[in-house]
Amino acid sequence: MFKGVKTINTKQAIVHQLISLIKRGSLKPGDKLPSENELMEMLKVGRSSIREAKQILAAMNLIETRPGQGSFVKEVGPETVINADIIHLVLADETVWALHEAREILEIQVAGLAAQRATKDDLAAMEKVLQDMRDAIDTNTSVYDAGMEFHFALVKAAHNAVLLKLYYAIMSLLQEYQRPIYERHSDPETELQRHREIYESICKGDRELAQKVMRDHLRYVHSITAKVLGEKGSPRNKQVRGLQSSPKSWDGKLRFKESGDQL
Amino acid sequence: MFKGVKTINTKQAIVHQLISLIKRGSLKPGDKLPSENELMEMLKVGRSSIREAKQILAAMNLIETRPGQGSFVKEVGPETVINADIIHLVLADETVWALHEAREILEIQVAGLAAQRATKDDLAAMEKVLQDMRDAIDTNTSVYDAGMEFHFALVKAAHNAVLLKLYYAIMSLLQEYQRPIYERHSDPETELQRHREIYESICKGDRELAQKVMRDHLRYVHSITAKVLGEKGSPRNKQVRGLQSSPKSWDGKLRFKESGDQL
DNA sequence: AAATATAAGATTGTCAGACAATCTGACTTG
DNA sequence: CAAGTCAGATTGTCTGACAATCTTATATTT
Repeated sequence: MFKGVKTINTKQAIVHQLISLIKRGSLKPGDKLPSENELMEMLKVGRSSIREAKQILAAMNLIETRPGQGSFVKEVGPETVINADIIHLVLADETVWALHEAREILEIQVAGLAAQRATKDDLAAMEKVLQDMRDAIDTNTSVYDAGMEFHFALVKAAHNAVLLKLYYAIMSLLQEYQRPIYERHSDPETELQRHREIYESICKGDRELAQKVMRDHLRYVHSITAKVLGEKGSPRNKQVRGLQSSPKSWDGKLRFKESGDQL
Repeated sequence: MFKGVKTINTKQAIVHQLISLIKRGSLKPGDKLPSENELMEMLKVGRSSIREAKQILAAMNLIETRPGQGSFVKEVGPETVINADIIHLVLADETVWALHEAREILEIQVAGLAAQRATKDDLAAMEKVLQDMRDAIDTNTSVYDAGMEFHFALVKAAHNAVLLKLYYAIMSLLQEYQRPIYERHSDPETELQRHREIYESICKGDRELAQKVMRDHLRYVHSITAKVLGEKGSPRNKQVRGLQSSPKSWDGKLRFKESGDQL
């Protein structure tokens, strides 16, 4: 019946204003922000509010501030969304299955799309990555990174930028777990072979086939990590109806800030 | 050949120390941090450094600070790492079809999971939202928000925090396009009916059925928006092999900072 | 006695001024 | 021409002060 009243915070108002300036292109990557003293006069606020707002923006990876020089707008990329500093906090065993499940859902469908949409360039890129894997094996270096790039090349071939960024978010987290396990418990040759199979299914343009191959591959990957970590806390393939453990990690309310410029 | 020299920043040292306290469990979710004055004495630093460090931690979603009460450690989940507040910056120029396709991929699978995993509480929450829709219709107010909450309740029932966060990110963007169109071109009664069908399919616990119902629903939703917006740029259901438009939005490299505990 | 109003204390939010540390660029000097 | 020096700009940090907000205890009223 009653709507929430927005009581706007000074530093949050500054943050919102700067974000919207970046969003609309008034501040482009590389641009220098006004100095803190200038902003004080322009916005009629104290310096501490300016500074705290800038700390927030810096934590969001939107700006970079160099002592003695000023603050500069950074390039906004998919990695901006990921907070690398606290990834290790989140890496609890209970979350591995959640990440893997999300990956599986995305990538199986993505494989199907890629089979339908891959261009000649996309296929060439994937083939090049396979060659990199071959080289890595021959020089006896790690195959993991090349394998990672193969998956990204595949997701790119689905030609959906949203899916690409979501996939990036997931894999940034997941790879921290997988890499050490994977490098110890997998055979590079069969690894290459598996990826080549995926590649060939994409080449054929057969959606169902690509999905099936990808599903098999991800199940295999998961089986390796699961063997080491166990399946702690995973509701996968379990019937949990009737249990009342509902993670209250989010309250279900939609809160959208209107991005108008206050102040 | 030469290694970078680490020149440690006061507020960054504070941030790292607090993070490591959280990491090792000395500070558990719900705990109250010492007040700013106490921290000043404990760490022998000025209040501004304390405050700026706390702004950073708050931006990371690690703590929550309430005026007049103090700062409290928040629950750390997989979703903490993904910054939903600025994901719209990254996705700002993506087209509607890419968002909708990503949503479809996620939510169809999510519906299947929810059918398998929904608890009594989950089902009760969904039913309550349906009642809210009913009330909204009777009071002649917008049904859109309630409809949105229904979808979130459903995603919650899948019991995968990662999927929930990704879904949130997508819908934050998509609803900006959808809301105005949807409120004009949809009938509230059939809208409620559609959502009730989804709910019932979840109740039955039938994975395939839930997926089918959800697919139909999303196709319908998309048909409405597509009718108004057109299908600009959508490769959906089109064979684009042979075109060479490859979006170079990401370089495929993974970059991670190592995070040690200083101070 | 119970409900309400008031006051005190603690805590965060914001402002202001000062000085230190760092970088840039121009100027000086050998 | 190379190196050193200095001034100016900018951020980093400290200190003190007051306002705004919340909690808790106390007093007041019904």
